[in-house]
Parts: sequence; structure tokens; C-alpha cells
Amino acid sequence: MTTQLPFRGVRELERRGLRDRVYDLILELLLEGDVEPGSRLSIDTLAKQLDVSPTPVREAMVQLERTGLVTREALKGYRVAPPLGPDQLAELFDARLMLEVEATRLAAPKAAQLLERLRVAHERHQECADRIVEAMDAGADVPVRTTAEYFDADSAFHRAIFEAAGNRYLISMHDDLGAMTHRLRQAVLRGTSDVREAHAEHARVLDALERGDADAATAAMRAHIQGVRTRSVRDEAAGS
Amino acid sequence: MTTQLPFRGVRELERRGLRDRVYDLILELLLEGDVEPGSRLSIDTLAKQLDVSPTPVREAMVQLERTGLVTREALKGYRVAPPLGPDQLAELFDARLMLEVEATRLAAPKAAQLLERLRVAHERHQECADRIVEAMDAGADVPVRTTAEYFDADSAFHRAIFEAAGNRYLISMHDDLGAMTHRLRQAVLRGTSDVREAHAEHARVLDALERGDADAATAAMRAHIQGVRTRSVRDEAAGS
DNA sequence: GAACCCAACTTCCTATAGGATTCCAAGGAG
DNA sequence: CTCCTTGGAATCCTATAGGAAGTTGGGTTC
Repeated sequence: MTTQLPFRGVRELERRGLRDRVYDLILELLLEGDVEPGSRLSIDTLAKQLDVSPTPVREAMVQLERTGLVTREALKGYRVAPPLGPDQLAELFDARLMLEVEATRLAAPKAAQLLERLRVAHERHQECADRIVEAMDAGADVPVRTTAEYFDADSAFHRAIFEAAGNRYLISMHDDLGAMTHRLRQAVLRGTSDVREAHAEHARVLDALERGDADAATAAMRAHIQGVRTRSVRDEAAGS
Repeated sequence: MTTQLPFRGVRELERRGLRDRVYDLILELLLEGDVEPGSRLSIDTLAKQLDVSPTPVREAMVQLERTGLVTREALKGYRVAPPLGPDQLAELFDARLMLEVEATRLAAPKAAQLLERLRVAHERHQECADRIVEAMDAGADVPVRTTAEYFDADSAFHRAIFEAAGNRYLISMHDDLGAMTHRLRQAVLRGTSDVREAHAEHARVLDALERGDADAATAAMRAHIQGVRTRSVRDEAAGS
């Protein structure tokens, strides 16, 4: 029977080198946020901790350099990238604003296939937001699992738009900024209003796309990114 | 005296690992265009040819993956990336259009410091163009050295704008597309009119920036990229 | 007391070797 | 004649070892 063919397909896709798995592990380690910015990332130490040889670790680090999460100095090794300064923050938002608006503009005419997926992501986003607000209102600590799901849902919404735009270079650029954006999200999540506002802004983008109004969609996306920027700098100031 | 300090600074910057040198060599090899698209790039073979061990070659290949010049398949090795298809070409130009226009928009207010450098690059561009036109009119083969200088001058013009824009993420994105753009330039350089038109389009951008007219500058840049796109597809059709 | 120098340790970087996988070609069955 | 199988060669991938550079701490000199 051919019913098991997809199985094989998945298994084929899962066949990845050790380097890729090491990459994922270190990436996860960095995104958890438990590592001190500026601290050294010793190749040999990481290799021992992960119980592999230094070679695949070294390759993963080259790949990680691209994300901006680690910095390299020849003959001196790798370090966890320092936190984003104010100027770097501004540049990141300028770049992201350009990308997201352009992606929305390109995706708008092809909204037909996009909407279904976008609604699913949006609903999941809402569910996660509800859980976070509920936990925050109760004064309890928000579980790491919950915030991770929230970030994932938020990310899925934007990613759907980029994939609908159908430009592999835009997607690549978006992914490159993904790690940085993730670091930001963690910092932004301070109050319940942030969650509500973000979701409402997403809703306006979705609404405009449903109406087929491309200009309104790009404007709504612009407003969303600007909103994130505003909340970021505000929370940045309040947090420090 | 401190007059020799810059010397030390330069020497410090030159201190790079073997991996970086290997990267440059392979990159140069790929940009020369002498390699067949789709052909395999054996790690061990490259290592022997460059007289180094496979490890730094492996690291360089990971870095090269980012440029899009090589593709990797786990456990199967690296290959020279296939030539750009029509759809990929369109996406590349869309992305570049977005980047260059945004960079021009950001750079326009800071034109004061930019203009000097831009004029130098523009003049060098003209000199190179003159030499190419002269050689083409004489029916002689254009030396590789000459075309390389022309590409470099063209690239310097755009790079000056990006650096004036002062956004490290935009610069990074631009660099990522650099390798692909280079492959395109080689294909575009077919007739003397292309050289003249490109230079004239640059002139309009420079002129608008000198007048301090940001809108005109972005419009001129948009027209320039569109012009390159038009010439690319035309030559693509004529060449095949 | 401060700056400089030096030695030992740690870490990075490169080279070499061996196991695992893929590719290709030759041979045999249908 | 076509398709499948199978063996060997080439290649990728990972592990280990040693040389080179950086880092830290203590001692010395001004």
C-alpha cells in the first residue's frame, strides 16, 4: 500500500546530519535566554556537554553567526552577542518594517489561499493570548511553555504572510531577523495590554486582507510594527 | 609617536583565520564563473587543491551556503547552485528593489557626507564604462580585469548609499544578495548601451541627492533597478 | 604602590585517521 | 532488452591528537 509513503517521506526529511541537530540544540539554548550576554561559548566545552566532537559544533557555530546571536573573533572564539543597544534596536525595527510591509503588499493579491491559514494562526494567537492574560491577572508566573506557544503563534501569523508573498529572498531575510526578533519578544511581554494590543493589530491586518484592501493591509501592518516598536522602547525604559 | 598606530590597526584587522582565507578563495573561484552549475564541490578535493585540511574548507562551505552560490544536501555534499530561473530572477529583483529604494530613502537626509564619496565612485564608474565601450567598439575582447573593475565601481556606488543609510541589517541583506547580483551583472554585460544606460541612471540618482530631493532620489533608484531588470530579462532571452 | 614582564594553563585552530553512507558500474534474472 | 541486485570505490561525516595563540596570575623592577 501507498499509505505508508508519507511516512518514508517524513523520515527522509528527518535525515539530517549531526551538525543540524547540534545547531538546533545551541539555538534553543540561546533563545531560552539563560546565557549571559558576552559570556564565552567554548567549542570544546560545548562539544563535551553535547557529547559530540568539536567539528560539528564548529560548523553549527558558523551557522549561528548568521543569526547574530553569537559573535566571533578569529583565534579568540565565540561569545554570546551583547544585548541590543538603542541604535541597533531602531535599525532592527526599520528593517523589519520594510520587510513586513513589502511582504504584506506582495501577499495581498494572493490573499485567497492565505486567508484560511491566517485565520487559524490568528485564532491560535488569541487562545495563547487568553491564557497569558488569565495567568497574569491571577498574579501567577506565566509558564515558559505558554509564552513559547504565544511567540510561536505570533510568529506563524507573520510567516504565513511571508510565504504567501512567495519571495524566497524576503523569507530568508525574515528568518535572519527571526532570532533577534525573538529576543525582543521576550522583553516586550511585560503587561497584559501588550498582548491585547498586538492581537488587535493583527486583527486589523487580517480584516483588511479579507476585504481585499491591499493599501489598508499594508497600512495596518505598518501600524502593527510601529506598535511593537513603541511598546518595546517603552518597556525597555521601564525595565531598566 | 602615534603615527604608526594605524599600521598596527590594519595589521590587526588582517589577522584572520585560515577559514576566512579559504572562504575568499572558493568565493573567487565561484564568481569567476568557470565552474559548471550543478557540479559537485568535494570537500576533500577542494582541501587537496588548496593544500589545507578538510576542516576549514567545511567551515567555509557552511558560510558559502548563506550566499546561495552553493547548495548542500546532508550526507551527499555540496554542489554549485543551479543558474537562476525566471521566477527566482523576478524574486531577486523584487527584493533588491525594496532594499535599494529603502536605502536611498534612509540615506537621502544624510546626503551631505555621502555626496563626496558617491561622486568619486560615480567618476570611477564612468572611467570603467568608457574603457569597456572603447574595447567593445573596437571589436576586441573586453579583458576580465576591466569588467571586474567595472563591477567593482558599480558595486561601490550602491554600497556607499547603503552605508550612508546606516542600517546594519540592510547592509547585511544587501551583502547576502551581493553574490547573486554579481552573477547577474556578468550576464547583463552584453552591449555598450547597457553600460551607458546604467551610468545615466546612476547619474540621475546622484543628481537628485545633490538637490536634496529625497522623493526624486528614490524614484530614480527605482527606475535604475527596473532598468537593470529589463536589460537582464532582455539579454537573458537574447543569450539563450 | 603601580606598571611591566614572564610562565603555565586554557582554548582555539588545523591536521590526520577511521567508520558510515552514497554513488556507479558490472553482472544476473525475468 | 530491461530491471534489479550487488560489489567496490569514492565521498561525506565524526572523532582524536598535537601545534599555535590567547589569557591569567604571580613575581619583579622602577
